[in-house]
Amino acid sequence: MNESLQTQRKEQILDAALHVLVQNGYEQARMDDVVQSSNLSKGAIYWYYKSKKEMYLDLVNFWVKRYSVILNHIVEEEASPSRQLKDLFQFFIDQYETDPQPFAALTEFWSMAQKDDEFNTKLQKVYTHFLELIEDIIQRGVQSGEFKKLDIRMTALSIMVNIESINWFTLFDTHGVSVKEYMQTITDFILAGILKKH
Amino acid sequence: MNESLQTQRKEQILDAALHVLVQNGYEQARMDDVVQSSNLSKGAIYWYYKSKKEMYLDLVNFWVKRYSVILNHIVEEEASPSRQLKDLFQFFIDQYETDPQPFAALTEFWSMAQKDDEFNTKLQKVYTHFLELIEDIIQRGVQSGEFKKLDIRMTALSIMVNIESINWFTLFDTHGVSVKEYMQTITDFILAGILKKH
DNA sequence: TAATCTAAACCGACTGGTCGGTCGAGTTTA
DNA sequence: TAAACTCGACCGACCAGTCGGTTTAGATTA
Repeated sequence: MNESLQTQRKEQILDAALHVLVQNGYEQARMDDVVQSSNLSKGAIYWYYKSKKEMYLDLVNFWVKRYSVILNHIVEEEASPSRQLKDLFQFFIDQYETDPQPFAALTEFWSMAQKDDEFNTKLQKVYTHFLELIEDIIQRGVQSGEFKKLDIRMTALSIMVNIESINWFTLFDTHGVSVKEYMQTITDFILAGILKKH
Repeated sequence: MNESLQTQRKEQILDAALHVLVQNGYEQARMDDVVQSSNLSKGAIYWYYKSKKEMYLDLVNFWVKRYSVILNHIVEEEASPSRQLKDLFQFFIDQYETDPQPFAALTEFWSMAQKDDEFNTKLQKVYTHFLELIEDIIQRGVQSGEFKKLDIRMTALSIMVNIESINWFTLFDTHGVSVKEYMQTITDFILAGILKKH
């Protein structure tokens, strides 16, 4: 009935699920931990999700939706391709600084994608869409003459991989290099490589 | 006693362990699967390793040792820093084409490093050492004037991350882009960015 | 407007299958 | 002859998912 209660409850569950996932990994993520962390009961969680896997697949959805809104907004605005690329990087820097948890979860999602077809298919779609979004920007940059004549697919792939590599910072000590300065350096470096000089 | 038998047996076990790890991930890697895949018995495996975890920690050692030999050789040879960087990239391309399994295992090792302190410490050391190796190359390139004046740590980190990103190709469809062409493009791109122009 | 009803939402003790690891009694190998 | 195994039964901890029961909020009735 109450639509917003359902949404709120699911968010409550997925919040806990993310937390547990980052700390313990998928296989060691105990439903009882999610129960505890969500302040709900086992029955409540199984009321909303029919299985652990379904819950975690929905966690992917949740974050994809959340990010898509802003990503699409960046592409659709009127700024120059180079500006859009900068905004893209800046968005991820901001997100990381606000809450690095989703980035820490990436490792687990990749691991899941390796073993499980459903997770693989889901993430494949996410990344394909993300790639197309970056390709669009590059494409327009090349056409407008702002960028060099690049292999669009390759360039987009490289940019995506470099953005995703932000997750490195959740895993290991990077000897004093902060995400912010690292990502900003990378941004400049990539832009220097693809902008046409005159 | 027989040193080489022990080494051979461990290799036999670790071979199977890697195989099972890539297919199922650490938590779902069944000791019984390793038994099957190694053509040994459970008793034999527990004769060499006291636990599953110890076995997989040794799997890291095994590959680190194997790679270290060649990596150190690249740094110690007399070639120019830019040549050394190229060799470094080429080495990983070759390794991937010979056998991508160890790269597929990276995802799992990262996942393990996130949850488990022992794995984290071990991998942290590996990557610190790798970073220092790259830093050495950059350092010499800057000093000889071959490279621009770069932030050495940052550049090395970026190079390492880009090399490790080879593992992306074990996870997702990259829309027709092959590891070889991707890595070669990245190599050229990075070199173009750090070489001094005249 | 209080009493009654109903279904969605929620609770938590319990279970059944799984899997690292053990063990003991034997067999092969160098 | 001791180290290096094999074989297979076994155990005990562990945990996803179940299920019978309870609460809650809003609609219906009287």
